[in-house]
Amino acid sequence: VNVTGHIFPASGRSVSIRDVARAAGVSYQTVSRVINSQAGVRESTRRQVLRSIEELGYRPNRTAQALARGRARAVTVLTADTTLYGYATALRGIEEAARAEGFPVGIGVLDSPTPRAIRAAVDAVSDPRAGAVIVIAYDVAGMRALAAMPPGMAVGALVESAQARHRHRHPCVWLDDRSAAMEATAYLLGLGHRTVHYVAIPSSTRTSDRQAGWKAALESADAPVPAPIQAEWTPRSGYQAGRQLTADKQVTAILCGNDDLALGVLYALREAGRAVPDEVSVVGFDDAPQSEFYTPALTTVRLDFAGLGRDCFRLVRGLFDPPTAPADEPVALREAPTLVIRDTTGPPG
Amino acid sequence: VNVTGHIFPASGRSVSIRDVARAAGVSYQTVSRVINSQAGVRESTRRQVLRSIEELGYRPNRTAQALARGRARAVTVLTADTTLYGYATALRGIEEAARAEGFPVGIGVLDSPTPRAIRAAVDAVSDPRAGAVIVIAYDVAGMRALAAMPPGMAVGALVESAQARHRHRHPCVWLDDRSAAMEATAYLLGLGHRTVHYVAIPSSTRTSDRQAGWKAALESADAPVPAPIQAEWTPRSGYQAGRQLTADKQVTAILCGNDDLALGVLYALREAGRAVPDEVSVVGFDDAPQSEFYTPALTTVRLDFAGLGRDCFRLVRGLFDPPTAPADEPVALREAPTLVIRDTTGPPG
DNA sequence: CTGAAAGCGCTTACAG
DNA sequence: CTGAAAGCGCTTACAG
Repeated sequence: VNVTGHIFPASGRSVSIRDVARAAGVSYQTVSRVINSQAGVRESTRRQVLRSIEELGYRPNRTAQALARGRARAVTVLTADTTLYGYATALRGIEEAARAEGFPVGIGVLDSPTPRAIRAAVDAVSDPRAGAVIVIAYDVAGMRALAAMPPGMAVGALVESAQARHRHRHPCVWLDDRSAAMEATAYLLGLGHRTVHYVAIPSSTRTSDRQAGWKAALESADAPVPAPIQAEWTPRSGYQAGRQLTADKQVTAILCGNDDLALGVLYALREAGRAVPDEVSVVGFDDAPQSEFYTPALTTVRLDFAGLGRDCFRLVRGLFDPPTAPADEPVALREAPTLVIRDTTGPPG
Repeated sequence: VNVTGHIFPASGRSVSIRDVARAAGVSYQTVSRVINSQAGVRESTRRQVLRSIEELGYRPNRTAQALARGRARAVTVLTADTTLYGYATALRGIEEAARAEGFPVGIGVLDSPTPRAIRAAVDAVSDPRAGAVIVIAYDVAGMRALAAMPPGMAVGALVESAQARHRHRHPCVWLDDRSAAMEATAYLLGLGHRTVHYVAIPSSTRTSDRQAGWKAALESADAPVPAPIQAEWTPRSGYQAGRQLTADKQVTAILCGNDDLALGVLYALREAGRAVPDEVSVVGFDDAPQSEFYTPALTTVRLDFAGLGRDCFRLVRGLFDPPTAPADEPVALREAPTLVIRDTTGPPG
């Protein structure tokens, strides 16, 4: 017994279900029922147990629960990156939704897309007893991890496109990148550009939805379809793509697979003395917090990665058992992609 | 996904220690000894057990181990942000080191610095049986969480400064921000600037090391010490600080608490028609992958957050038991902060 | 060097 | 509606 009045069992042993049972004058099974809000406990008994739980500061041992239940109520996120805006924001969304339901969230990083590394990462998380897995499958490493998940695992995924969904058997979520890319492309065309060039982020599939949307918009406007430039995720890679593009004086409009690439492209344009947007227009993808302060402020597509992460968690959550949270609780809806027009776009010179 | 919704109701019983024992013709206790590489098992027995483990594809049930041991070999990271460069990179470093030692890593986000939110977040992770906690305490929320961790928990922290270390009893790691800020400031002074202005990120303590280093460098050069401008973490906040600063034509050199702030400052400068670096020099902090492609390319301080994360994990790892990994294994050393000189700095106009 | 027993803190049938 | 029993898959003394 300590001074504050809270009773702690001797020698650091934490309070268990049995301590609560003793205090409440019931068996520990009854305590278990109350904890799990199972029906069939007399109201007065329930009250008493709850009171004892409160008094003793009892908290269920998740480890013991997991062992007895055969499965932990937890989710671990597998991702190839922690720093990219979309990835980090999706992780935050997943964590937020998971926390709201009391699910711990783990994280595993896919260091490389080699079969060996993927195998190791998947092995580390593929224990059905450890709960569910969410893989951020925006890249090759992620898609491979998804494919390598053993049957019997509860898995959900954030995928690049609707098509990517057909490559595996797991529930998944995706943003409407195709429409978003179409809108951005059509906007540039509407400004008077003859065509729009595309700098691509790596795709987990052969053709990404962003690229498909861009192409579809060009085709439906009877505009020429230039070969897309394949880049990585980094500003540096965008810079290299930008150098290629600036060499061609015909280029007046560039759509980039993400804001980092756009940053690199802007750098290359400035280096080459091409004015933005007077000579060349640039559009990004993501609307990271930085892009508004690029030079010039970047026109880009805002994507709700946090909402996507929340939705994915809810999907995976459903794999466990009926939700305990009241259905009428306010649920943050996912925002549709929006074209945010700023200062890198205008009519061709 | 099947129609019922529950796709993995604790399905096929996985292979246990007893199955291995039976196959190897020993008792399951012996299998346990082999798994935990305890001394006192005849070599031939050990070999046989290992062979059976391999054949059956046995993998220890971490949950059962945690329950029996009284504590999980795991670590969970508490952070106020998942997207900021330093935070996300530190998380990656922690995960990398943890993975190398087979420790699962969890993540909890501190949504807000209110006592209520902190209490909830700390409660959720403060179970000594669940393993250790690492808190990224670069902000008020983090420092409060650190202070609120109950005794008996194994806790480590990434803190802002050497002083922050004295505010709690946990092992922690920090970067030498003070020297780095001094170096950056001295560099600007050496260029001929009369003084250097400072735009501060939020500090978890009263005076951050970055700010202290900046001040010390000014004082040791007998330069005037302007009032620092308090900002947030965002580019927008840097932009607002930049607007204040551009109003004063005396300002020729600005040190920013991070690269995002520098981005906003650059934007404000450009908007005001002040040339960088001809009229005003700007230095950032972090060297995020983007800063090399700012307009102009940002002079900044490179900080090894990944190494810091790895080091913090190792510290916390020591709270469990003697390391099993051979000591002569190659260990990635932490890099000292480096001033990376690019295009935003030069002599005053 | 190896095995039998007890127990970690729960949940889940099964009785009553 | 409530309790006694068994068991989840391990580890940890304790014997031998």
